[in-house]
Amino acid sequence: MERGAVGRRSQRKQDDPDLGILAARLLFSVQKELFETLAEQGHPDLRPRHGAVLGYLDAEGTRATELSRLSGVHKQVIGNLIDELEELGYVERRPDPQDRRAKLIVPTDRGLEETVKSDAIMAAIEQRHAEALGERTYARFKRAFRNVTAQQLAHLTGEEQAGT
Amino acid sequence: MERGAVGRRSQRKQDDPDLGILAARLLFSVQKELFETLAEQGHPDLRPRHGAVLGYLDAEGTRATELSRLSGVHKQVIGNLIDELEELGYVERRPDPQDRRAKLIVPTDRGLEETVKSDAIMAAIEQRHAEALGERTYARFKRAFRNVTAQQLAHLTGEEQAGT
DNA sequence: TCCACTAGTCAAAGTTAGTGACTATCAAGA
DNA sequence: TCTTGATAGTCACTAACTTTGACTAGTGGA
Repeated sequence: MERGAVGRRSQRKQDDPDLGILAARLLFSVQKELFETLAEQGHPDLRPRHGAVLGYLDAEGTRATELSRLSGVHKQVIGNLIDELEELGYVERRPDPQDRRAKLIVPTDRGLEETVKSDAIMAAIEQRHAEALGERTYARFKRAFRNVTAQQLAHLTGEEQAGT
Repeated sequence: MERGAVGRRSQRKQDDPDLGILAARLLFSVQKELFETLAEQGHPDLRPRHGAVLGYLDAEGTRATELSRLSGVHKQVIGNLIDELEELGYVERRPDPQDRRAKLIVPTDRGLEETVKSDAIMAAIEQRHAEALGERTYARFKRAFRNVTAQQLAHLTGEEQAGT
């Protein structure tokens, strides 16, 4: 670590990448593995951005605005993604009996199958890491990751409110 | 955790987000904070994508292909980013004395100032998390994060080679 | 009842990433 | 020394993705 601190900046960043770099690399590589594996398992048309819908979809249906909130993606984008996924046969729009403005986005059988598979792929990825690191170390890492992420988001939200 | 396992899928994902979700949230929120802070500190035109160049740039200059390799971004995109950053006054292209095909991307004074600031902002973000989690816990988290990310990338690369 | 807010959609514009191809240059092997 | 496959960077274009503005129908609290 001290050796890295005295080298060129790019070397220092390779030896001790910051949070942003680590998060970017992890996200990119996890997404690549997930969508390549899904393609092998019969879902070749899905893209990472579809995850904003499929990643949070409940079997009983989920409102588009809820998907937008959960994923952090704009509602118009969610609408576009739902259009695509409808075309691809993963979801259907159904009226929401509790609010006549709203639609429930309901998975088709194909959509349900996909969610089961993607959850299984993610679980296998995490299990692989847990085995490599040790279950307990991995569990601690995940807990810290959740904490860091939650605090990062809270800090961002807190800042914006302070500026109001 | 067991309570979460029996709820709706979206609730389970909120209670125990997977690696992909955590990485996406952390990346997005760290980038938001970094670029908003940079804007406050006199660099309002920079975007997260510029980080593929500025995030790895050495004071003595760096080749475009090296930046592409370090950042994982296509060389043509790197070329476009360099064009933009040249226009914005952050970098210059200089011939590389060691290879007449190549160019060195060299930071201007403004570019150097930005790299110093962004490194400081990232360090402050990480210090804040270390204080919240405890220095030792944070250090362990970072080490695990580096390991998980390295192994994820190695697995992806290993897969591709196995398929060759 | 009224009105501010919300859900979802349409339309358009803006931003960013990926692919194909090319010329000059390099370096290793014959 | 010469040849050739590989590389660095750029040009040109296409594809993919995100953001902004606006609107109508519906909701719920005052």
